[in-house]
Amino acid sequence: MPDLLDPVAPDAVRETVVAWFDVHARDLPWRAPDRTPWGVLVSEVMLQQTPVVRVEPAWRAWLARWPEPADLAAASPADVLRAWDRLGYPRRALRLQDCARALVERHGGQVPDDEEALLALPGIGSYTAAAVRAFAFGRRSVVLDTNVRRVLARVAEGVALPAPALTVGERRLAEEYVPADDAGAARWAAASMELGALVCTARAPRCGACPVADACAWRRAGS
DNA sequence: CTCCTGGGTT
DNA sequence: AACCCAGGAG
Repeated sequence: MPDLLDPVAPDAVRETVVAWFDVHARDLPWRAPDRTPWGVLVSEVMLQQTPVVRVEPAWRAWLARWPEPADLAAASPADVLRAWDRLGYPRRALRLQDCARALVERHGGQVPDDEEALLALPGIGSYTAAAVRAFAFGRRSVVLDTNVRRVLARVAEGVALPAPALTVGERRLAEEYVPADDAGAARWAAASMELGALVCTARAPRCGACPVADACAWRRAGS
């Protein structure tokens, strides 16, 4: 039985958040069993600054049209831009195509599961590289987006919001929370992100619906 | 580190 | 109409 009163027990927090995720996870197409690494990569790039509701239809159309990196690599930039439609930040669409070309040239049209190789791709930074590894390949990685940062800041550090820039200590804390095994790490990544997106939101957090409210250092400090 | 992006929020 | 955001790039 996990001790939920200990705010710095990563094991207990992890298990509780993952159990919550098992019940409350949104069923998004890029999480479906038939997902592909390319589909996951595309979803992460689209999601970088566009809400889920708008990404979903665009993602379906995109993957139907360009199911493999090679398909996108061969498309005309005008078509790519048109298909990107209202997702915003059109340069990201062009970068995604650059990424597809790089996948064809360097990786035989496949998405690599190696962190270094992923990071070297256009438009893929530390967040997306880690996310693709975890969500596409089920591999262990430290996925640290603003959602996870905020959850950790509150639950573990007792502050409302994380520092403006990622600190060394923050990365180490995040590392402590990631289980040693691949599957566990991937589940924690998805679960902690989902908690940040649905419950532990930046403004108006829904602490009443939070599975780890009792263990949350921020809440215990008087929220 | 700072800058950049355009949609979302206030 | 400012200001914020979130991730990548330089």
